[in-house]
Amino acid sequence: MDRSDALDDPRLTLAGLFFETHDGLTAHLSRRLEADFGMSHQTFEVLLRLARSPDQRLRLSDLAAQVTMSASGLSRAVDRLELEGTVARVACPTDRRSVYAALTDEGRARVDALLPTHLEHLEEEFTGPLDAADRADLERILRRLRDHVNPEAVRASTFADDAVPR
Amino acid sequence: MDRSDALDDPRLTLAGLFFETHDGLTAHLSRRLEADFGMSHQTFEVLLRLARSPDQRLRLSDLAAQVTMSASGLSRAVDRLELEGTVARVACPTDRRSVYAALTDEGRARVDALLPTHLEHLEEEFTGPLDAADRADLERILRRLRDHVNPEAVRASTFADDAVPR
DNA sequence: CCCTTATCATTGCGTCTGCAACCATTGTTT
DNA sequence: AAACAATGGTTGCAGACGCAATGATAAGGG
Repeated sequence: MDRSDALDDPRLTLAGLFFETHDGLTAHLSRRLEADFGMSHQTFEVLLRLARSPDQRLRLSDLAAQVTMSASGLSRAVDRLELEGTVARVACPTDRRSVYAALTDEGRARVDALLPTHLEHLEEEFTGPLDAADRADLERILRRLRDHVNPEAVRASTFADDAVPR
Repeated sequence: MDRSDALDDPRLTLAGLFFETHDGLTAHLSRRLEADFGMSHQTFEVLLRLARSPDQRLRLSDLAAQVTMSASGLSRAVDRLELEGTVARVACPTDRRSVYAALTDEGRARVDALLPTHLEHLEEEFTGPLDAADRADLERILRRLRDHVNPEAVRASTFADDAVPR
């Protein structure tokens, strides 16, 4: 309580809470994904995005934007998934610079197998302690924040969306 | 829209929104911290925690828990900070296994110098688009989630807290 | 049409991270 | 008090990431 009372700034508190929650959550989820399926959380996010995309495929650069990774990081991630057999690189017919990452049948099966367990984990670690009103508030606020920090994402979007707060 | 409509599960939507927001936010903040001060976001969190702790110091294991890092990761992070001169390792008098990480005067000066700019960034990227009610809702919800995923943190806590939603 | 600029993906390199193994110290059991 | 278990920290190792440089293709301007 000398100089720098800025340490108690409410914005800092809120941000700290946000990061702490995120880190705790991903720690739990990562451990469980790793233990149950030998898969990192990032990898899972990649597969999930592909599963939700039209024709189960996405250009590498778009995928990178959606999961907030660098182009190089994603390229290597796709390398690993390709070795695993869950994703295949497919040439883009209209632009020879671009490459699609496409979910294979095995990849899709993998996601389908993972999902129920993952949803249980989410329920336990994340949505469990929140009632319906909390979840609605959180969704509304996160949408606003997401649109602000990542306006690009709106186009291909998290998905369906337009699920307006109502 | 075949099998696996689980892809549209609202829990998954909410989690996706949460991670996307987090990643976007840290991407922005990291870039700015790196550009303005040559410091990673993790490193900044470490210094911040120390600055807020009694006597500006914390045992390595407690610090690791607070910033959600492994013991090894944190040990090396402290190595780097020690080289930089912002943190010093101090032997714990009551338990010879433990080591304190203590903020040096230079470290404290560094934090004081960083903070105003960082708060501006937070305002721009994070709290800006939220009105007072949103911020209150978000804080309430995050506290509940944080306590759920990281119950340990409550003791030494993010800090002051008891700032009840009111 | 050619030349310049921008975009997409990949690779070399350095850095950060976690896991597991390890050593030192503390607490506990008998 | 001796043996055993638990805790705190550090280090070897390998995995994953981002940045910058590179090569290929596409788009625009004169």
